[in-house]
Amino acid sequence: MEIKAIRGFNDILPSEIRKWQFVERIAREVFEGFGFSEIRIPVLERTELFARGIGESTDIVEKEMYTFLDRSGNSVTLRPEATASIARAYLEHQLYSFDPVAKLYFIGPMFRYERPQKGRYRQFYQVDAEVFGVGNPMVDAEVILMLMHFLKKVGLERLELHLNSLGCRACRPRYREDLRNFLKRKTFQLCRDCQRRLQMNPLRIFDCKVQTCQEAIVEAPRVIDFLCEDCQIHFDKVKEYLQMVGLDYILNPRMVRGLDYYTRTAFEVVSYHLGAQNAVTGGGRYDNLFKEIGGPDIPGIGFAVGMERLISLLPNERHTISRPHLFIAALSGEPQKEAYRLVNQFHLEGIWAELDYEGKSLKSQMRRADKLKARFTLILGDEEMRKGKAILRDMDTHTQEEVFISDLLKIFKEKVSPQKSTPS
RNA sequence: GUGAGUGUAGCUCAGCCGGAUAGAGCACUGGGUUGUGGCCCCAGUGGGCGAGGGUUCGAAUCCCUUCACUCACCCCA
Repeated sequence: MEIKAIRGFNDILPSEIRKWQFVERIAREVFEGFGFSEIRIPVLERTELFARGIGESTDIVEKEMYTFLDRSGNSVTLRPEATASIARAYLEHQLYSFDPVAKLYFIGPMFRYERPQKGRYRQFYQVDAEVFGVGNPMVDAEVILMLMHFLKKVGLERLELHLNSLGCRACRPRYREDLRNFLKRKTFQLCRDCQRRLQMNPLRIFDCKVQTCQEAIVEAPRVIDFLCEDCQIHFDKVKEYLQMVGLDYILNPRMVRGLDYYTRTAFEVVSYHLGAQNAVTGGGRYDNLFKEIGGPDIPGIGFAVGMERLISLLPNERHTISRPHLFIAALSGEPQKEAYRLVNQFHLEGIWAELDYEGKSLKSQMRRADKLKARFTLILGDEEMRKGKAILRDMDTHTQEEVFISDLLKIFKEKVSPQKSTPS
């Protein structure tokens, strides 16, 4: 009891692991169906990768990273997100030389030093997918379709897909200035945080929950009115393709992103059952990332799904209770040894059998067999054993019969249907 | 980093305008059936009230400090 897990770092217990395995399985099936390949990236990267990729002045880099010096004195960081690492791997291994278009996905833990709250932990898992090498808006819609399909397959409904365009290097600065000028005239209306944001990153004011700030921005200029011609065309196409693949979305000109590398298409899927951290997933296009980390000019788009958030939305049923095929209740001495021999023999055949190790009373063993929800219980007593037999009790039907111990394995191989054993 | 709330048995929680050995339900163990489960009945194990300090004749109950958890802000998946 003395040593506890580190704050914000959680155990995933056997009782909830089925949900995780389920979501991971669906992710793999859906993504691979869309032509994505899994990639696995290291937990630790050079700090520089994130500083340059995500942006020096972002909150993540400024105050949320687990950064430290390793024993050689290099500054290293536990990955706070996957995109930069995946892009790094793509460049480092020249994956573009095989095919300039790369569709990659990744599932694993990320680390951010934030104050934990509902749906936000210091170690948290993301399901991440990225497409590198295509700037065409078709891919934007394709990626969003895959995302929504995945969420649907996993069983989530009533989600809102929010869509926006953040513009590019050519048009966003112009918008920023315009927004700043607009809000400067309303400075007195803004909360202290927003007055600070006005200087740092005026777009963030859209996220503020203070009433007066909300009022101040009601008539604020919108990004989508400032898009340059290329961005406008791109955005129109994205919407057109989304419609073509049959996806509904909510145009949300106020949705902004916290990572510097995002350009143009930005999207988020929110649920109102999540509390304050209501984004199940977020993503977008990032046509500047590769240049930032020292690569060629390669466009990219992707998303990250928050596993904990997603799982908290999952319906509670669905988890199949796993139950032992057999519980072996032995009475004493010789039967106990026989039980031990049998249990291990069963295990080698992939049949889940349990027994009591403590030499408890039959009643107590039966209770445990019941608690474990064993399908059958084998009662090994001296009398039957002398005849080479034992009592096999069907716990569901409450019936029992004497069987030859030598026949047991055969009996159970028949009883254990193929689906019940581990599915491949 | 800021704010609010909470911290009593393995779990959920009661007790908290101070007062004599700290309670309930569930769980666990044993028994009621010298060899048989789920219901029921009986009995039992288990905490000294997050930690430290203070006030008091006396503190789980009041005060201070600290830690942890939760939610919210910030930000994000």
